[in-house]
Amino acid sequence: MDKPKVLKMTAQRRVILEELKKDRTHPSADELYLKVRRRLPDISMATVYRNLEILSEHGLIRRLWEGGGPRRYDGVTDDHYHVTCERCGRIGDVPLDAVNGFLAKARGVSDFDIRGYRLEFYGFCPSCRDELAKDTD
Amino acid sequence: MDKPKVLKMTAQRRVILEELKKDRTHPSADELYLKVRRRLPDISMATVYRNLEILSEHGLIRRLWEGGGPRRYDGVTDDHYHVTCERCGRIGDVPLDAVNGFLAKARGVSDFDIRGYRLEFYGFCPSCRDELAKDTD
DNA sequence: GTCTATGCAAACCCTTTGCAGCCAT
DNA sequence: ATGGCTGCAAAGGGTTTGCATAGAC
Repeated sequence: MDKPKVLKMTAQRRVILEELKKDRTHPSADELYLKVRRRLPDISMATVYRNLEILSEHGLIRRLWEGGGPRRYDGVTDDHYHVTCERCGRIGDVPLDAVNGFLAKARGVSDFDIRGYRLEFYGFCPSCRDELAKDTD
Repeated sequence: MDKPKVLKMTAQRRVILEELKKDRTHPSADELYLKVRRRLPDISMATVYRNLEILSEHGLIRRLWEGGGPRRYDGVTDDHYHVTCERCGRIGDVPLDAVNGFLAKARGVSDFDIRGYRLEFYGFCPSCRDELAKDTD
């Protein structure tokens, strides 16, 4: 959670990184743990989680689909997108028409049968933007 | 989980739907529960969850950011997108260049300070596509 | 009457955290 | 030597489920 200044390269960290780098299946922490444990039988799940967090904070790996909190619901079913405030979590509407063009492009470069997409924006809501501006004064 | 044929309109379901429809904050199940409970003090959390699931299956409400399972990680940090198989959960790469154009558009219609977006595709992976084709024979 | 919906509580999955000792730098 | 790292076990948040009963159709 609190990012340390130096990254110590322990055996656990190195193996986690190596196994993830050579894995092309986008594994979950759990799946990766199973693979890593073949090389380091005593490693704990907590270490895997901690390292995945630290390594992605440092940009050495990528974490897919952020969005840990609770799921949210919308009573409005019309087509529109959402913005999430990175500071307070508030969600706003983005009343854009469906964006197209990249569905066709995506189909061209994937062997999946692509049926749709999910798009969401992130940034700061008006009041958090103001708060943050104050801090930089 | 097993979608029933008929939707019975119980008091609980009606109130959940009404409260969500008039709420513009994209509430979580928990937040909605608090509001609903003002009108139906004996309703249980499980009912709220079950109805949110059923109502979104029926298209009466929308569930934001699907993606319940575990978080997944990618050892490749180059810019690219992902497809999720809706049947088996497998994840593939979509080696598209960053799509732009809609960031500017989104900024034009939102009062948020939009800093970025997340885009992911969904559909069926090659083997699930084949399996599904078999079923329709 | 039938079949779906409910409340309750327990189970569940995934992830994070406190702690005491360990180890890379 | 010091600060980051580890394993363990326990706690945490959010969501789902089994069961018996109630209620909509």
